[in-house]
Amino acid sequence: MKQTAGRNPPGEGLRERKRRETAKRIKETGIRLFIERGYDAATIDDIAAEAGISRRTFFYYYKSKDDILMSLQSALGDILAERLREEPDDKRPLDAVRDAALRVSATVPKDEMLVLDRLMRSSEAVQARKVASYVQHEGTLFAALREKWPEPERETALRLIAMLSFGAVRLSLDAFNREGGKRPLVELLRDAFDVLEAEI
Amino acid sequence: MKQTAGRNPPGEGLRERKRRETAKRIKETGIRLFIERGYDAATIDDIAAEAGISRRTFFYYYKSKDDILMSLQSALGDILAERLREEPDDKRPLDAVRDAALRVSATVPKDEMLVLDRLMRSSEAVQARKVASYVQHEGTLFAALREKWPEPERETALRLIAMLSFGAVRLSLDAFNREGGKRPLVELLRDAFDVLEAEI
DNA sequence: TGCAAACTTGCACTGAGTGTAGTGTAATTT
DNA sequence: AAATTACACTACACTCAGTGCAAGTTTGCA
Repeated sequence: MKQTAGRNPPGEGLRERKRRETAKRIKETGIRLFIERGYDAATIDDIAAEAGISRRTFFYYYKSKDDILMSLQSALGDILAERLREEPDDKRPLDAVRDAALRVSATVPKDEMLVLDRLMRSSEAVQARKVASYVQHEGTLFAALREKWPEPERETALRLIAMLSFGAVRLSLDAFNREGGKRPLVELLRDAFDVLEAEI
Repeated sequence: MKQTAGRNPPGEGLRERKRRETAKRIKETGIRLFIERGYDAATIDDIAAEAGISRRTFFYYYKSKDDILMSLQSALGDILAERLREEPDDKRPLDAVRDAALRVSATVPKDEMLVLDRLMRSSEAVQARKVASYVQHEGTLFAALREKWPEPERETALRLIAMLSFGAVRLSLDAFNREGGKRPLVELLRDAFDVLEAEI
């Protein structure tokens, strides 16, 4: 009972812990340098050096430079889907998504969002990846909706609702960043969904 | 009358003509090689050599490798906006977009579309750019809609309609490519807009 | 202890994209 | 027609992202 249990009190191996620490350190170093010097000017050599690893090891953890930024972005769809699963089944799908989105938006750190958005705009390729990830999130959201309302005859409707509601999220995020966080995201989201209701 | 008039019967200088010819030759060579060898395997050196220009000149005409593919994609939004301008003002905006989209889709060469779609899927970065260009087209469409219905109080509604209808276009294109062009694009589009009407 | 898998690194290489400076030719000016 | 300017094109040299490979080191486990 000493071989494994004695070495990982927290839960899983020291290896796993170090791995996560290294990944996190690389990510944070990368973002810091992106902010300090700009996305293009911060080279992978710089990041690796400051994170205390070799250039080659960078690619062991992240498959590309923009992967660092995408690792932040990619969480969004999953989190929204997760919150959606917690919503009661008797709501209308669109309302469920709205409420889930509102709960997510309340926990997003404002300044971080603005900084990251500005960062992503500095590189065309990154910006493209970000927008593309929205569409992927739409797919994730659709899958979560289907899970909740699996009736086959609702499929097209759900696909549409995913598109619509993620569109509302997208428009809200864009508006939020465009006006530099002047109005809170929660408010913008509520407005967007209200317009959705009113217009359709 | 021989110095200038005698040299440009078509209208504008020989320089302009050669320029367009070269740009076209590079583009066509690029696409051919992408198809023959795959996007990644076809290097810019290859394309430049086969197009009879230097590597450096490639970048004089296109700012990146994927710019060749994007130059095809980017037309879509503009064409749709153009057709939309030809629609009568007394239609409902959504109907106007639908009819414009139907007219565009009737003129799109099927095989070319399928080939290009397959190509774009072979590179993540290109695929991301393609999806991002959809969002840009949505913006172009919105601008065209505003031009036609400039009443300020309709703005949010039009933004929504642009999102919705371009979403329908996007879903149709995806379905078309997914099923390998089995059903004609016009039909898929009509269905998508019908669903839109029925569900909202 | 010893072995296998996971982690880490250096080295060498390909390919995209940029800066620069220079050449030839079309277009303009005088 | 000659001189000037602007554009198309090129070679060369460079930076940087990303990959393949062949090591080495560390950790987990029997």
